[in-house]
Amino acid sequence: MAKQKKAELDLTTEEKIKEAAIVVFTKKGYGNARTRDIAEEAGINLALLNYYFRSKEKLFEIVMAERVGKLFSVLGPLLYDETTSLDEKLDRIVDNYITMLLEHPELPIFVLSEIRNSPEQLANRLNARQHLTESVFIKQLAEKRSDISPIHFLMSLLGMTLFPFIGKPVLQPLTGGEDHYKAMMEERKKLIPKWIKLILEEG
Amino acid sequence: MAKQKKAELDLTTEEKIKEAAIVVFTKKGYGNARTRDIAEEAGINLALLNYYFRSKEKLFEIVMAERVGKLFSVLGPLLYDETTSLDEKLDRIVDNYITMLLEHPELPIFVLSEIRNSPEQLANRLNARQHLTESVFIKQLAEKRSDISPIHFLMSLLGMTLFPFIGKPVLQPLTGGEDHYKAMMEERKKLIPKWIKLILEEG
DNA sequence: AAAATATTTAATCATTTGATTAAATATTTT
DNA sequence: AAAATATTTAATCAAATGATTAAATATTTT
Repeated sequence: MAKQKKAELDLTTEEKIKEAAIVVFTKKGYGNARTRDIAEEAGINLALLNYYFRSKEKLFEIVMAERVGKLFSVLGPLLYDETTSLDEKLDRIVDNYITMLLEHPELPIFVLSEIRNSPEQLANRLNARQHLTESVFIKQLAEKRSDISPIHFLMSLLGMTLFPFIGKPVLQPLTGGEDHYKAMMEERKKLIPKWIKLILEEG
Repeated sequence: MAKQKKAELDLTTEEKIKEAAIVVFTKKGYGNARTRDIAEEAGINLALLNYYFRSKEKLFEIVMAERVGKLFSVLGPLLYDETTSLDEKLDRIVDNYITMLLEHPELPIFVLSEIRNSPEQLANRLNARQHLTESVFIKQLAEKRSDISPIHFLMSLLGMTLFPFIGKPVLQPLTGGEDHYKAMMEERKKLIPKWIKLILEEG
């Protein structure tokens, strides 16, 4: 392989293919996504796609691993930060998460499609069990409210945050245009922590 | 076509095929689902599947329409009930919804897969806009808290309720076995209304 | 310029898969 | 039993699609 050219702002061909793969995989799902579509979306041809990534499956695995990695490179450090309070963590987790999702709104549905194919693999990648038992975030939660199940708490926090992105295709028509939708998500950055803190204070 | 036999508890062949279709479509996604798999799952053969439903696409449409219908036959009447208070509605909506989802846990992911294929069609089927402007539920919400955006409110309510089912493959390993997971969902029937009411009271 | 690398073009393969068909067998209904 | 209906078996089609190849052209690097 090779990777030169990178003319100014342009992406490397490898990057172009990966970006195109995400677009097409997200829109069509793995099974419906055709390598020809991906090549077209990337502005290159089928032969080159296979030249770079050998197969559709390999391309998918690479792209998925990268995205899941990005997902947790944003969240991971926040969960283990010893220097911030629980309330501060809530603010930052929701803010960073939504910011990242606004930049990559396709990510939840894309990752979700992976669930079907190999759920245990995704669970392992996410290291969920470890975060649940070892993270500072969960410990701080237990200190404050030992009576609240961390899983229930997380389901609610993640549900409130992720659901608008998962259901976007159905929800957006209700809110108005794309800009309006983004504005709502910005609002949620403040709303969700505010509401979650209510649960912590009085639930 | 024909539909007799229905020996005792057994399903009609047509029903068996539809049930099998849901299982396979949910597990594999539309594109990855093979009609041969569906036939095998139903315990019949490919020729018969096409004899009954003519094509894979028709089978999918029929099955999807039925499920979406079921989804809202549960929720619809509650939203428009003039005789119950907002708090009572919250209790019942969450309870009925989770009860139904426990019986059909595959439904959210199945319906979600439809989003990709034809989001506007799903939005229309759900009549979301109408419910948002005309339902008693939303009117009661506006009376109580005109300062809370109904969409934000719904995103949170639905997110808290649906997300555990969408993310089940990843979340369940964290909670223990299937029974434990169901027990958690039963707990949520009380938790979610309790937490949502906090928002209504003090958010 | 020469060499190395990247990309395209175009043709072709093999496999998968949705769909169809006809004939045989089973089951239910009349 | 006869007729109608349901289901299976087995073979086959045609289209879609992932993958490969070789040769031509373009671009970058040395």
